[in-house]
Amino acid sequence: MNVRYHPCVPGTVSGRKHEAIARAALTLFASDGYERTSVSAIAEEAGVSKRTVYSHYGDKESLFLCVVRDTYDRMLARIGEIVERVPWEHDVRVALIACAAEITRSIVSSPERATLARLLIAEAPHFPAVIDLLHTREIAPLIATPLERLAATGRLAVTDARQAADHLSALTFGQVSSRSLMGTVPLGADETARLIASGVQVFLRAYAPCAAEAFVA
Amino acid sequence: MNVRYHPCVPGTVSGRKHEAIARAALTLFASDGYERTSVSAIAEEAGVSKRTVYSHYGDKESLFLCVVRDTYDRMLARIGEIVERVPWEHDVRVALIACAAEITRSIVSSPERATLARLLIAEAPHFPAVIDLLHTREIAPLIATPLERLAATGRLAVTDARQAADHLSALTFGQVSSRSLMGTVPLGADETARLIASGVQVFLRAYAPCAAEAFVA
DNA sequence: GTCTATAAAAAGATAGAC
DNA sequence: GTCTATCTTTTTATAGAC
Repeated sequence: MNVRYHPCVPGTVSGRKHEAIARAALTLFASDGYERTSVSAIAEEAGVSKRTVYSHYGDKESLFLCVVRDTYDRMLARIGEIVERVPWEHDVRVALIACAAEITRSIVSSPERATLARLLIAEAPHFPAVIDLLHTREIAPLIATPLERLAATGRLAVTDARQAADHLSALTFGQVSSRSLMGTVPLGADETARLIASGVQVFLRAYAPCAAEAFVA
Repeated sequence: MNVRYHPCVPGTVSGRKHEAIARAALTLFASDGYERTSVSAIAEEAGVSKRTVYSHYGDKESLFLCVVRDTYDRMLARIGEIVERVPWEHDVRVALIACAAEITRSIVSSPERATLARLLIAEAPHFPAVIDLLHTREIAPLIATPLERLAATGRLAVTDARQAADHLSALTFGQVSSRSLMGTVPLGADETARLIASGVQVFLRAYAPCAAEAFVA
């Protein structure tokens, strides 16, 4: 089921087609869903024959899992980079807003990733491998790490960093996801910023060591 | 597209079949998704012929929208009842936890509603009518009403009730939805309770008029 | 490796008898 | 109103030439 029939060797003709198929598949899966996307359409979009798709990926299910896993891993890596680059030593509020806003923007800006989450949720019940993917590679721990450091230096009153990360996620991406119906209805940049700022505000009121600081408008 | 071919008259044979078809359709749509569910399967599950399904609902799309709308409206009505019955005059924390827990339980307990949200999200991009449905009949305002009353009596420091409702939703249902992958992976009752309690805790730390009160364990 | 052509199954929707 | 039987289209997947 999950055998990669042709390894992707970049530079070769075969390698280019391998990638073209993956790109086409991601685009179509994301916009139409798994069942609505036919292998013929993927082949056409990629500029190859249907037979070539099967040669490279075995069957439709393997192609889907392969594409989804790769995209998800790239997204996690991107989030990791963003978290690293946030200026945590500056103002906590500014850092949290920057972190949440950048992650949200990086997801929304890329049409592939924008609908990836929705696609994963939609198809998870039918692909146990997707459930594994989502459970073994979570986003929250990536955010828990800097929160833990902020707690260690006394800048946040956090005891359970993982739980605090869940709360921050819910208040920022959670709000944006919910309002945009998981990316179905695009939100304006200003509304996105407002939602994130209000979520961080609540988070700080709950977790700031000095209550007075949190009430600065 | 959205013509109801045979009005549902309860009691008659036709009425019973009408409902049986709707029940079967909801069950199958919820567990398999729209595309994976065939009209033949719905007819079999309902104990009628395929032709009868088309006589009653016109086509598959109309059947889907009809069933989804009815279920969603029932869910909203149920949430309205729950909000009404919460003892808001008692302890605020207890009331908020009871409200969030009851709503969550009422959704999880019913297999139909458990996957309804997931189904709506999954199919929304392909059915504009579903987007309308979700945008015109929101859940947050139902929760904003009691929060507004609590603010009026000085028991919560809420200025924007709608926004506070969004925050409370994100911190309670939002956390549960996220953790369970929108209901794909069932959560234990204890973990659900823990998530909700922690969410309400954060909400109260941010919105309780007396900060000291919020820090009671 | 990549193509054209095709097999085999299943889908949504309808015709027409009763 | 409800059924059986059928039409038409589309799907995944494969056979076989080059």
